[in-house]
Amino acid sequence: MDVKHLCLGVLSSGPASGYDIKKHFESSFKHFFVAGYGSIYPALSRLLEQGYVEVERLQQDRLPDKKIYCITGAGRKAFQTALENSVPRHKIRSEFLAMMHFSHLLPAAQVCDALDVHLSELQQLRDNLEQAAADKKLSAHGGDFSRHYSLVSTKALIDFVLGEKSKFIANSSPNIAVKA
Amino acid sequence: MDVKHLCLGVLSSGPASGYDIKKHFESSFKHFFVAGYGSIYPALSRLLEQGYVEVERLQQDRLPDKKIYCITGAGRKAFQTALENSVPRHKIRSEFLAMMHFSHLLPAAQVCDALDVHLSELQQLRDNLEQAAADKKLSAHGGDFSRHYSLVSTKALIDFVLGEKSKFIANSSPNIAVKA
DNA sequence: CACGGCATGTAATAAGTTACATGATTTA
DNA sequence: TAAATCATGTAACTTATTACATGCCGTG
Repeated sequence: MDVKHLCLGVLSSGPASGYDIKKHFESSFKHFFVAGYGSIYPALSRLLEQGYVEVERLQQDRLPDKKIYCITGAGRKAFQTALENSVPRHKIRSEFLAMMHFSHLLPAAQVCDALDVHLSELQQLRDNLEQAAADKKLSAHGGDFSRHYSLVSTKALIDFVLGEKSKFIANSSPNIAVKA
Repeated sequence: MDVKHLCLGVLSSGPASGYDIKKHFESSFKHFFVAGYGSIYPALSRLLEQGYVEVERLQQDRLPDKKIYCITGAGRKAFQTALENSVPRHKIRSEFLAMMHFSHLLPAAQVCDALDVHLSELQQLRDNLEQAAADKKLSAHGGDFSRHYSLVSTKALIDFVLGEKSKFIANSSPNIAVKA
């Protein structure tokens, strides 16, 4: 499962442009797979070469042409196969936790900042996931699972980080306590 | 924060061989950063070129020479700088969640399998983290944070997946219910 | 005697990130 | 008038993955 296959996945529920697909990544995949234009556009080109998608050029008034991609039969089949053969890996790469691991080498203020930054990221993710759950248009009930999965984890982590931050501030010098 | 810097991080608390460093990744970094020999050995070579580490060859009886790497002053400084300048990213790439997102295209049995596989991975991770917490030799109290962080999330996810699996089985055909 | 652990590495490939490059439209 | 959105893409770079290549030791 790479960007290419996820693009096929998006296209399996209807035609879309590269730009649309990017938006779909943002709204539905963000919590488990990140991709930018720099990986989506090349992916679509390769899918086109391989005959997994077809493209239709739409002229627009004053805006650049839109390229609408449409999945082919071969594309559907390839996606199905990829789905069936994919091993359900789940990887985390966290520079945040690396930083925390070596927090004894850092000034307390910086650790506190990192905690704050991470906390607000978690909170934003939680809000996005909750809103997505509310806008139920996305609920192909598989989408539900991945959203709830991330929500469960995110909520638990917010509580944890909040608690650790308090502890951390209590153990630090007063001038930092003031900052927070 | 990449493999190179994490190697420096390991070496900042004492000399080690590439093999040792790999073991350290397994035992302490696994839950937030994965690296194999294929990235660790080249990383050490580059660190050597850059003068951030020094190496001493140890001859061993009947075993291949051991190369003991030792961090230099410049290495410590570079690590410190990297630590101070690193942005606390936290990225998840999950083929498991991708699979679940498109679970409506898969046979129920395969979804159930993926759920089982993921669940046992989570349980294993939980056990490892709990054991690491028990063996307190690793507790440079920064290590504590990252372990607890992952533990909190993992425990919440185990509960969630357990619940979802039951629901999923209840909604599926009886022959699958038997399997599980 | 097979398997896991000890011990090092390279080479080919795949993959993704970042910055660059352009430019009109809409909204605050 | 500044910023966000729409819309496409390329090129250079960095990074990590995978498989390959070797070989001894200890344990069951």
